[in-house]
Amino acid sequence: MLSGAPRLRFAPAPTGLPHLGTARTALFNWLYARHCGGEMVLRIEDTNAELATTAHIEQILETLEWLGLDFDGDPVFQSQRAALYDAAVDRWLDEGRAYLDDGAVRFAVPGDGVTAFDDIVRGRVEFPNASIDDFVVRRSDGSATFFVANAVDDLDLGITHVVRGEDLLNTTPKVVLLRAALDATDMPTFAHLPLIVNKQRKKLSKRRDDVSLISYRDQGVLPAAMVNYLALLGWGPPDDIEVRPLSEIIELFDLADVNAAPAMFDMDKLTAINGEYLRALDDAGFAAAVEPWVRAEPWGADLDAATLSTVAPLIRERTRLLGDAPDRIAFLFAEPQIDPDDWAAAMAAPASDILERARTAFSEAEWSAATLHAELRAIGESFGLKLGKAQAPVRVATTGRAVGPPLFESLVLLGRDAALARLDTALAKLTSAADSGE
RNA sequence: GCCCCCAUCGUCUAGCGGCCUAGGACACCGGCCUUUCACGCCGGCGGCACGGGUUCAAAUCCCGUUGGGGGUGCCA
Repeated sequence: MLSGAPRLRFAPAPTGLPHLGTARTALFNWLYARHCGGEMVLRIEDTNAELATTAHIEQILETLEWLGLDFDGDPVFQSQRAALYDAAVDRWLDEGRAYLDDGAVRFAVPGDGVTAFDDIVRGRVEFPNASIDDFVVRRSDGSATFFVANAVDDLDLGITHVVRGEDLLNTTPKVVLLRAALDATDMPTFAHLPLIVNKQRKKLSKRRDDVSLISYRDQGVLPAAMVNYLALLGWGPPDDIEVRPLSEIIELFDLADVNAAPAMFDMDKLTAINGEYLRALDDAGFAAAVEPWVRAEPWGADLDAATLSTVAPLIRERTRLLGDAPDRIAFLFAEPQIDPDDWAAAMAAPASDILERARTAFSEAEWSAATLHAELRAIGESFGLKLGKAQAPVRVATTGRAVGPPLFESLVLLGRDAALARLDTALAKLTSAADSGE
């Protein structure tokens, strides 16, 4: 076991888009490093020139920055450290620990005995050496494999804690064997994190599942919410307070408390947590957060900041994903799309009478939420209806749907002319339906 | 096949031998609030996979069974 200040590394292979599982691994490494005041190194495992691309490296960097995970020192690129790995393989060849096999070099695993290591999450793990095949340490193109780079770099960089996904558990004895063959007298502390699985309880895969961090960002998940949610996958605070500031998570987090069982990714819970973060924003903060999504709409491109800041508070506590926000306020800036079901439900008698009288009242009333509210309440009462019922036809006529932001506040923003025009349109539609005998 | 890991409400978790007639969160179902929805509040449903041990005492420790999952590449 290594002593001294903890030094961890996050070591992604840049062979694909940044992945939820990758992010969780990065986060747990980071949380632990920050928790104990240790160091956090970023190491890019680009030992396979065919698969690693600079685009993927940039996306990883971008994603880590989005999540707010920072690193100590410059990133280490394994592709630039080939000489170190070559020397190790040459040495093993010299010592007879490795041998040539059709142009590749394999490490000779002892035929008997066991290779064991201590894992914070799983306790002691032992592998019979007989179950480990002689594995390739140098490809026939001359490049060293992941196992070598891993063992050499963890040793060379003074890594004390190796924290990674359980899918790598079976490679650990190989790395341990190589590290020992490098004359290392100690081993890092391992922590193999439980896998994040899908509804079928299978490891998240980019083929089957939506695993791209970028996709969640684009749907309108806040990075802080994503980090908070990810921290809850395989770990839980002892005081049951799940949604909390990152500083508290850092304080409470410990690898020793990480669960061993796989955790299912639950979009519902992520969304709920995101909603909490959104609600915690003040009006200005929320307006700033939704702005990019609004700007992406045809009607939102030239929206002035004042309007945006007036509209945003109407939907803040109704929004769980920022990407859902534009749809809720589109009726204010474009002709409403009438939902047929909502229309049918809302326009039964006495809807046309209510619309008729609302139209008259609204054409003269002071254009404020309080006044419109009072007017429609009075109209509803004359039909023996509570406001909840009476507002329905007006809501569908002016917004297109039965549900939406507060009606009178919305009407104020819509403006009298547009509101009256929509009431007229609805009335005309009702009249023609009645004439045709429907 | 072989090797490894795992097992508390539907889901994420708290629990690390007595505080547990198992707590919280999401989801779901009621109710309240109410200008719809949402928010908020109140309440409900729902779980220690099974079988053996150990112990005065087990969700907690041990063994087995069953059931999941991961790995088994000149990918990482």
